[in-house]
Amino acid sequence: MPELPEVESARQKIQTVAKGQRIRAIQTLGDTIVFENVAPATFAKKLKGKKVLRVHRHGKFLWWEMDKPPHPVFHLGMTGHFAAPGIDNIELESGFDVGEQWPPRFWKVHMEFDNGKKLAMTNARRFGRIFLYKDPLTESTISKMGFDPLTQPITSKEFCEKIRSKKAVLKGLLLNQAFIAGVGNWMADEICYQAKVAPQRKCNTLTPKESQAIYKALMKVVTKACSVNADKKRFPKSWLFHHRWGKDETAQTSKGETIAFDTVGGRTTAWVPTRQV
DNA sequence: CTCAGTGTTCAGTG
DNA sequence: TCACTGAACACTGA
Repeated sequence: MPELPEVESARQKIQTVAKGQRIRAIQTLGDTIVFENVAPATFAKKLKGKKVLRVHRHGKFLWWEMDKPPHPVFHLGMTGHFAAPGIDNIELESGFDVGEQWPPRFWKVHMEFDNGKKLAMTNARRFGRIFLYKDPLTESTISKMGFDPLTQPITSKEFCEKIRSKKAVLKGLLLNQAFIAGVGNWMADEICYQAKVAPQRKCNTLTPKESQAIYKALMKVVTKACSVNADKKRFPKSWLFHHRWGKDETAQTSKGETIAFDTVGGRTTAWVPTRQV
């Protein structure tokens, strides 16, 4: 379930397991779709014996800084996870209980470190991607991405000027990784809901007040979701998040507002017409 | 059996 | 050329 907060949570998990550790053993699955710019066997060969210095994130991308290049870059797609036995209690794709089997179902790469700890990247529906780059920051798509609201936030003023200069539909722009890195479908809906702005509004019709509300909602949703380690159960009860799944036409928010489901910006969108203008 | 889906890319349009 | 839209991608689980 990877949007910015989930990927940040994965980053911290990987660091807990692997920071400062050498890769003692590594296995890759022969998947030529998920391994985008490198053969699976080459990926394993290049990384074996290398030490993980730290793990970085920009938007939904993760890259591991090794003691020597090349460095691996991961995108989890719609269904990717990092699994670490003994560290996490995440539920992987259904049918897997933590500790039940290793490597976990749908694994693409798994490895063991010098401290004996293990880590696997899984990806059931193969929209995830694995890359290997000498210089991830300049060679990968990371270089074309917009600001990361957690690690490199821009000011409210700058955000408002930028957003109001666009003709795109609001939700479409929030999802555009070249504008903001890390916002996905549920966060975009949550931001519009909290800002009380309809997701189908054109950005160049937003008032200064509305664009400020969007900025505030963006920062709040990102920081709050990350502060609880992307654990959905700990998201505030007032969030639309808890009621948006399953396209249930009878769904209501915690305030009793009726939720509508429409396609906006090419994605299923949950919103509250009586609240969002 | 059918279809939605927490994401990205790229061809096509204006 | 630029900004933007929408279909295509892959595959599980409902």
